[in-house]
Amino acid sequence: MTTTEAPARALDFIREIVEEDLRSGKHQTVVTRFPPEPNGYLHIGHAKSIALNFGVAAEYGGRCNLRFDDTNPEKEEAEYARAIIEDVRWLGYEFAGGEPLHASDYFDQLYEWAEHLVTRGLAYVDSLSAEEMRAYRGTLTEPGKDSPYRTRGVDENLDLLRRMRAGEFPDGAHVLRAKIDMASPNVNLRDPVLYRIRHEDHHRTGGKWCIYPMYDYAHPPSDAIEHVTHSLCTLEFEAHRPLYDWLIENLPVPSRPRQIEFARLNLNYTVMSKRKLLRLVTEGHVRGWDDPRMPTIAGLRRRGYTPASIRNFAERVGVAKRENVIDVGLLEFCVREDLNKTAPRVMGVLRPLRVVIENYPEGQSEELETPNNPEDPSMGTRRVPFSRVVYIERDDFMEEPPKKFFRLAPGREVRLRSAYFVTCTSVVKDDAGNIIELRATYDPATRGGDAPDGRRPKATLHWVDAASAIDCEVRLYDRLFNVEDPEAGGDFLANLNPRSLEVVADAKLEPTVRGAAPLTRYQFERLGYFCVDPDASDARLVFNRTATLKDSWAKVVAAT
RNA sequence: UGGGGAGUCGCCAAGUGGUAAGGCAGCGGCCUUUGGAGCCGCCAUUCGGAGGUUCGAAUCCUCCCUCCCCAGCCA
Repeated sequence: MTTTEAPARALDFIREIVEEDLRSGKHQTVVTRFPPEPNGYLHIGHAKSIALNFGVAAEYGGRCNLRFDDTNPEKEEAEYARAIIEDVRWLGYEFAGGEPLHASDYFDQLYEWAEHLVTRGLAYVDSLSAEEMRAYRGTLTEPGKDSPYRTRGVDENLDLLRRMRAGEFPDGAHVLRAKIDMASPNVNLRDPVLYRIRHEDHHRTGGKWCIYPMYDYAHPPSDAIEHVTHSLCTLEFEAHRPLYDWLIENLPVPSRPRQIEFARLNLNYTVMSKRKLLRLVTEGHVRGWDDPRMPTIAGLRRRGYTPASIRNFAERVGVAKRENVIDVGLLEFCVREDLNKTAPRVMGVLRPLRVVIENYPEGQSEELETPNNPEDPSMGTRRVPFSRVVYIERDDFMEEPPKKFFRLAPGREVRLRSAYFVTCTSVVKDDAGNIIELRATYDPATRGGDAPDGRRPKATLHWVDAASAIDCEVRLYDRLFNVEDPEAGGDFLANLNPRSLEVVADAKLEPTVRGAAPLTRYQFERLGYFCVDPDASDARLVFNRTATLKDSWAKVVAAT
């Protein structure tokens, strides 16, 4: 028997490097790390990095650490750290050791190595003010000049550094700087700051420290301590790599990690920077970090996205060094793809229109069997009640249908899914001329949805039995911004989509969904995928629309 | 106008001197008890531009153009 091998997905440049390092024996195993700063929630862009780091480790039998980059006590909070851990786990990744690591765990070692640099004459305490330092740094086209404190002796530097640590100086009085080259064309090498004084409690080390290492200083040795082999980060750190290597070179670290940069993920119709997401939250443009319109992992989770769909998305967008803006449509495709296979189907009507089936006996009702998922017979069937009055979607009826409208219209017969064929006999209107009810007849011979004579209606409608329907709230979401690039015009808030949330207060659902737990996902047939919101209570169900189903009729309408 | 990156279909992305993968989107068709899903087909004579090397170039060389990042005691 011959098997046709599907062509293997080409390796991205990072996996190529990893494979080569393994093949050449440079490394026996691969170690990566995902290093979030706990100053905000994780978003879909982080998901790409998470999938890359944890994915590479898993694929090559290595490990990946979750390490908090908590070197700046000003903006970091334990609450964010908690949420990040939850999100990484929810995505389906297990970090090495089962517990997160922290750059702050290395503060003692980092400080010791700072003294090491001072001792070798590779770092000095500078006492310039921030403004002076900026002036001395030069510009992109002009070299900087040496600080007058650059020539301090080792002993004085050591003394000053120790006193900085001891808390003898106020914030900003001194900094520890690497002594590299003030004339370097790479401004990151113009004696970068290693430590700054910050009299502030840290969310983990409390009041132990009043000097904190900068990211540039903390990251390389932290990677080395963990024996990270491939330190994957985004493109903006590319110019920092010489500094990364300088530190690895000049510190007595136990391993030599390599930094590799890749392009971060951008999505259209949304913003991705933590600063902007924070503003959306604090200024009340959304209900929180987990608002279903947010591109955060928490938001996507509440929206109804599955971990698998997000992992899949990350895989499809690929990894390269090219700046990119992914179409949010790809993300939506990924959830639909997953949910189509896994979400049980159910019938619900968002904008109910009463239909009275006049030849169906009053007081009678029955249960009809219908598949839970036509894609997967193993998901079984369920029974839904049916009786004389049902609700259909208002959009599924037109009094004067255009040619391509196949749904219900006066005199026309359609199929009610898994139930009967019904024919609209008349339209009931209120004094203002609004359609308030339809009258219809049904064909008892079509029970279950098939006609003995083989006739086939052009349309099948979803419906809900009025007598047993449960009322619920449904939140319909649209993109948060109404332009592809919200940051383009300067004020991204000006591009907020005022209709990003529409609340349907009185949707009707088949009774089988009663009591569904938060985050339970369904496909409402012909409408889309919906997920129970945590706001739901026993008294009232609340659903979020995760994604619509593709709607070719809507396309016809839009085209005209 | 310093340094560092990147330019292949509307959006991603393979391709590593031998004659442009794939996915999303789009467009046709088939099928259908979801106008869903599924299935089939179409969708770059051309790789930022111009020269050059070569039997042969998206891949090599030269020049040019465009975009992104760096001057936080942020990460």
